[in-house]
Amino acid sequence: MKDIKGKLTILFRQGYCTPQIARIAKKIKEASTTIHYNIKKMEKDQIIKTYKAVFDYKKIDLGYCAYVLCQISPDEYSNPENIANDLIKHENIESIDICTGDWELILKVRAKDQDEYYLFVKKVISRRGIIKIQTVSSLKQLKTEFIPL
Amino acid sequence: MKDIKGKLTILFRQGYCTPQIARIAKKIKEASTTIHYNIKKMEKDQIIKTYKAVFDYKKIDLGYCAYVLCQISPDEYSNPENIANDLIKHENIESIDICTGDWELILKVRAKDQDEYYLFVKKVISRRGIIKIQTVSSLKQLKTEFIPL
DNA sequence: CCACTTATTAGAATAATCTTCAATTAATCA
DNA sequence: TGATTAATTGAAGATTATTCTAATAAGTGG
Repeated sequence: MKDIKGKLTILFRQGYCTPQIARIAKKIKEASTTIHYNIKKMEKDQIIKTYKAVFDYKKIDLGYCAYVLCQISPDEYSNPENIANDLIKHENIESIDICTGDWELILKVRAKDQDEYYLFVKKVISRRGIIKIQTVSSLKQLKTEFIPL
Repeated sequence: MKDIKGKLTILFRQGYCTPQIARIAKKIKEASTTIHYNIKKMEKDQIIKTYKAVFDYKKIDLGYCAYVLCQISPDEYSNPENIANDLIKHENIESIDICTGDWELILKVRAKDQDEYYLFVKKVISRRGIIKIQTVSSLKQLKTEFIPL
């Protein structure tokens, strides 16, 4: 077995998709070259970042989902992005935001289960600069990435 | 002016994209028919929900982003999904989760600016069943939908 | 108002891609 | 083992994206 599906999920998580120009042209009744021109412009202007797949994450071993609210050390206030940039490449992390209020950093994290999430916290989150975290576990996901589940 | 870009953003928010089979086939060195077969299977099994675009949301009038932490009324504990299902179709809402802990409902919301967000809160969030909300505004988004920005 | 530049829209032709089909190989399980 | 299902593959056909050229519309500055 070649585990092609596993490879596909990795690729589709971030890209390897493309717009359906002909289908859109029919839908909004414009010439396909017009659609093409507009899309290429949006890509060039970096309005569109990428095209990607959205999964039923339960079915690709990412069934556990949690929001991680973090407080960062006052030492790091001058540049919270230092911490964020260390996290950004981590493939379990769906989103990273620097925020107002009690929690300066909010992560959305996906893992296979709570055990794998615990490993993630120990390995990734427990680092200099983060002084307190609160995990809010998702019991049921109804919508993600603008897609109802 | 036909505002084709506007129509495209609406379509691309949820779909109208498709996998790049030939490109993937080259990348992982398999026959394109094999890739095709596996993708169709993943779609049929609902492992893949859709293919969509990810935007630089600042550039499509959705620059404001906030997490909305909600407490729901004890009356609604028996079925928190009632509330969630009312919200699910709202296009400003990126994600909806029913969660553990102090906040039973977490929304991720996008709007043009704080003014538009305020209108959203008044119109959508202020409803029977939600007894307290706390907005955590994003000051800087570093990653969203698994895509570094 | 005019000349000039830039953005947008289109048709036709080409290049590339997806999709179907039939056949082969691999995996599963009684 | 043998029967059944699932996965992989190459060749052919159907569909689609892309390029090229040109026309039109919108915006800019004199």
